[in-house]
Amino acid sequence: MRWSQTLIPTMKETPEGAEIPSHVLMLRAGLVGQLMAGAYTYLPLGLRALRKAEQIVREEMDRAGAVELLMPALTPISLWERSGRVEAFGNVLIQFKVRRQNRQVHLALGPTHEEVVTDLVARHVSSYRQLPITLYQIQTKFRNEERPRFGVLRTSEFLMKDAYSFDTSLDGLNQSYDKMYHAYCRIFDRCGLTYLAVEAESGPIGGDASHEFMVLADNGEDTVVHCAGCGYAANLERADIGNRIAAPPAAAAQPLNKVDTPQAGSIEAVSKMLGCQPAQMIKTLIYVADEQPLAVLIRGDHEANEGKIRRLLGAKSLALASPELIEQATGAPVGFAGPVGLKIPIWADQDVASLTNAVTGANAADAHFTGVNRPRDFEVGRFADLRNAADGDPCPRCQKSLALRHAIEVGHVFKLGTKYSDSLGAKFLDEKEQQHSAIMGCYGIGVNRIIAALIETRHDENGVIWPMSLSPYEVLLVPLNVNQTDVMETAERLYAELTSVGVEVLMDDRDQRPGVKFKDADLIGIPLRVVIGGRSLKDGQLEIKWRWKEAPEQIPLDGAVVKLADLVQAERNLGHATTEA
RNA sequence: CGGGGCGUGGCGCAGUCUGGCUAGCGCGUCUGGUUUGGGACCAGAAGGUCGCAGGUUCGAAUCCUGUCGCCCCGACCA
Repeated sequence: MRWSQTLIPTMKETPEGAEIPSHVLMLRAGLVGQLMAGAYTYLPLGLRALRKAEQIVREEMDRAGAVELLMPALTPISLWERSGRVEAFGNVLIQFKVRRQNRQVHLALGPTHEEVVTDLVARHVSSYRQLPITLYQIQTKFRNEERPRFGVLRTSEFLMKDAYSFDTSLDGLNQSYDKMYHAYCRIFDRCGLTYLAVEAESGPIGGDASHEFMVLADNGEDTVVHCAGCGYAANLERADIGNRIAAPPAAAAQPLNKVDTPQAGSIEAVSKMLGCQPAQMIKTLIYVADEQPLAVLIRGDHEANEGKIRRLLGAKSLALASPELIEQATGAPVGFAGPVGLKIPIWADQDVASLTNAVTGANAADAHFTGVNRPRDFEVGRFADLRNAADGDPCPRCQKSLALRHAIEVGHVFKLGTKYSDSLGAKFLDEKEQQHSAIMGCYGIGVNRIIAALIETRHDENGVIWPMSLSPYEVLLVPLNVNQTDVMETAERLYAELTSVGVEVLMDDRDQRPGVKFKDADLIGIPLRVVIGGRSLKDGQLEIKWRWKEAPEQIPLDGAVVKLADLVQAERNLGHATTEA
């Protein structure tokens, strides 16, 4: 492609509103253009990168034995009513009504396709002989995001590869899941991403039933917990914490003392007013679990993990109590609850066990206790791991130190079980003529996020640094002066010959000064830059430069096409060899 | 949905507090010329309902009311 004949609207300055590197660079490099919040046009350069990511995903899905199909984005609302997900999705599901021949038809744009694919399988699969099968598609999904943000990282319309496996047994599901897991590893390797496969919320199947593929990035929306020692990785909601040995009592118990803390209903306000550390304080959270009140004690600098609490209780529902209920249970407004004298059951995080002379609410408005000690002042029904992991906590496997890192979720694999096959009737007859629901798994990749995550982690102050596998073009030819006959003739010949041997070439044939061309070359980040300039041409040389290297090198013009094609080929194959994370 | 910020030629901004001539600047674009290895120079030109609507005023980009849009933080997120 010739630069002059396509649309690459590079920008010298950062558009107002773009903040994170991937967003800034995608706009400045002319990869995408914004139509509205959460909706972007993929410009020619951006689309080529997106298509490459898509193709890598397709190849690895096919290699893993999955079968591609394409389902409509337009779906009948009845399908979502059958699975009960109209309520579950709520405002995220984009619904609308249209008229067709005097009838009103209620439709929804698919935010994901478990329902559609399960309905499909219900219609066409009835025997164990047709199973197992994994179906996938690469298709646009629609979700009315409450708050689209971060450029293409969170948008209302995005390209998703979604795959669904149907098996006759749990064993089969595990095999299908493993195939997808390993295909994902290959995909992200080939895309040049550095990622972690982290344990995620497991849902109905339990156990090791869900992994998220996370790319570590400072601007990621998710938080993962990672142990450098043994490689343990989990998302924050899921991460276990190693046993903490209760510290010996540090000081002799002080007397219980009630102090005035007017208006100070938060950890921050109280610690400031009393001059104590949040780690000396006990947060008392009043929950309602399946209609029953429960007090949960958490050290002041920690965060409660409702998933852990709910699982441990075996409760169906768990929510923070309303202000009225809190006042009823504690006798004080929100912000002044404490365990001393509390009548409802009390559970505590294990870190609370080692606190002495703690500070807690006094169950009275505008008052706290200092010198709170267990068991003198209160008793705990049960100690357990009830909080989110924090930086420096011990690893649950090796007891070394855990680190919290921000990450971008690029893929998710999940063992579903029979939730959808039950509600949508995807059943099969086994060899003993018994009917069962198919056992499902689902596997998603955000294709746009591959691009954004890649740029987020591979850029410098001058622009994008594409890996060969995803770069919109493989070689950028830069004739420095398009008005110089020998330069242009050489460029045209290289362009034609490289293209004919299958190298994807972009030629910057604009009548611009060299500085402009070099700046744009760095910005759009094509891996191999080939400069044709009057100087080196006189010596029969070309200048080549890798985007990720500092210095250019000279190669002879003679045989340059073969040499360049070899260099490109070698880079293309990086990542293919890696099969394990 | 709560909190904060911002809307002025294609892009980035000044001007708004304290109302006052034809609304400025840089970049980009177009024409002509000189240039050609890291965002050139000279001369000329085009391009703006100051987000939109209503109000106050002799007079509004500027003040008031409403409204739309975009960005950030939080809540939410199969």
